[in-house]
Amino acid sequence: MTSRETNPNFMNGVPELLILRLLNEKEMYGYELVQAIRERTDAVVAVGEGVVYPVLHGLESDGALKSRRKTVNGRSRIYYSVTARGSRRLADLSETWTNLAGAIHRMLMGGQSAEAV
Amino acid sequence: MTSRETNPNFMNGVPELLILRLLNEKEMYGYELVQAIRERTDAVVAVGEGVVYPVLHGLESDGALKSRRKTVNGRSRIYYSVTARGSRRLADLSETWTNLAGAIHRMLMGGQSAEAV
DNA sequence: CCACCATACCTTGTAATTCGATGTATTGCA
DNA sequence: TGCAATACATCGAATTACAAGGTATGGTGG
Repeated sequence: MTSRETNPNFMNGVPELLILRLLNEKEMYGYELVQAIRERTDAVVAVGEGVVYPVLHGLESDGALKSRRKTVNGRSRIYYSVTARGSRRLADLSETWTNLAGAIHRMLMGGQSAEAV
Repeated sequence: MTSRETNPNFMNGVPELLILRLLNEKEMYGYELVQAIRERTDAVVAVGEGVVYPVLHGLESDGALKSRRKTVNGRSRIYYSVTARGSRRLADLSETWTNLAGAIHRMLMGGQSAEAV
């Protein structure tokens, strides 16, 4: 059980997904991610620092992210970016999410009649 | 803390949502729900009895569901159907889910460019 | 008649997440 | 000087979902 071998909660991992998605575009630091997620989702998703930092640490120790320190305006920041492994993880989570959202959407919209293929 | 007053996990409650959705069409019993969810989602969502029964009990004690016993072929079943309160809950959860899925979808699809309003 | 599988209900322990609160330290501004 | 924003971090509590197991009945095949 290095990490996520067992069947995880099929719902969770959304913060992880969003973080990977953002970092896949450009390197960012934790505090920035917290605000970016809030802004980009119009506050529909609002994860706190208590969520973001542990996820970042977990992803890094899994080799999905790499980090580098950088001091800007006397502010010490830790910038994260995705590795090849992180890219794969992002693709995986992305697909899983899309399938899940699709299935649920179909159930919510679709009537009780048998679906046409 | 009657039940869900605090800010819950923004992700959870999908089993609850699906169960309410199915029961809103016609009354069903637990065992039937387990199979219906599996079939209707092509096994993308596969909740077990250990998930369904506690949710049913919780919803009933919250007044969102009502139940009646019925014996069919010597099989004793407990059929559940949604109350007015359950209908409201379904509408709420439905909207919350739609917002959430929409926000995430936008993040997954949308590029880094500033979104046009 | 017995064994077995499907039906039908239920509970318990465990694992994984997420959340809120809190703590530290620095910078800039009033 | 004091306060807000920045930037990192961790802890405890709560919620949830899951797997596994437990009970009981009915039908079917040997």
